Amino acid sequence: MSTAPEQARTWTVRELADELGVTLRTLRFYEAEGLVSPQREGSNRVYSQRDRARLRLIQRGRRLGMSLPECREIVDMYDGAASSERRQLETLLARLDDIAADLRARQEDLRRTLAEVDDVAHRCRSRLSELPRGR
Amino acid sequence: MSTAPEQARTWTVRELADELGVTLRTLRFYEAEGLVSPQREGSNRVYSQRDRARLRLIQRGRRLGMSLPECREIVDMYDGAASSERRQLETLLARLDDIAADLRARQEDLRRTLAEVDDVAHRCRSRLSELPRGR
DNA sequence: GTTGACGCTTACGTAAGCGTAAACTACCTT
DNA sequence: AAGGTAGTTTACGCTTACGTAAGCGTCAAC
Repeated sequence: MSTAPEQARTWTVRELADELGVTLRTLRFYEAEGLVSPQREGSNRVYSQRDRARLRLIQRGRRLGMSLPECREIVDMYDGAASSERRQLETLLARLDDIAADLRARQEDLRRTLAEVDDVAHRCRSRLSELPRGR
Repeated sequence: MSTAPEQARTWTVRELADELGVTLRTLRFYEAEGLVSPQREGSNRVYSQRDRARLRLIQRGRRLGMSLPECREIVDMYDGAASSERRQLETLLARLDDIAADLRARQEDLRRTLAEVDDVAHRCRSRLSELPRGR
């Protein structure tokens, strides 16, 4: 069921840029860097749902401090996982393990940083409670 | 007890650079940017335990994708929390809340990313188990 | 007395990730 | 036909976080 045409939704550069909160320059730059490959309608870019999904993943990667090449590697993996070549799947799995390990290390860093920030805040409050009058 | 001289340990640029796995250039650059302020012995830099601790915090910040100004703000807070000015403590507390919120958002991003990476890995293994023979 | 090892400063070079014109096309609208 | 809106490409500019010399001082070793 549902191999129907379905006329999937598409976006123009501007629509997608507005929705994602980035500039046109950014989307075009990402394309030049091979992070997305929107279709063309004449010379105009037409973004698909898949393009949009990739861009959201890229944005999350960027928020996590990843470089564009790193982001590309990660989003490309979603496609690579559908491969039917044993060798390719195996190398992909190895990379995935590396990446997962890296992410877990980051989680630790984050956990500690957050704990310390909370701790500093706590010490702040202590100091404040020891300063009863307006000075 | 222990207000003794104690001759606290110090480091040269090279020692600290080697230990932290960065170049001399990096340490000097951080100083120029006001992230650390090592003592001088003549013209030579002498890093204290406090400098070293700050640098480790900065490194962690960098691993989390923070800019140098952001890193500086965070390490400076450890000092600021000892202030005795009510106004200063209050603004600091506000900033700390913002930062903590940001860190928690990052934790969410990370959690999701990790979940997805694990999921892709899982799909990889499924595909592999469906390819019995060497192709 | 010169050769290292270590330190310093000044300064230009570079890669990443866009910002910001400039100059042009295509399609409506007035 | 003139203007407005939306798209395009090419290209130079800018910031961040260092890399990479170049040129100089200092002290111990040979």
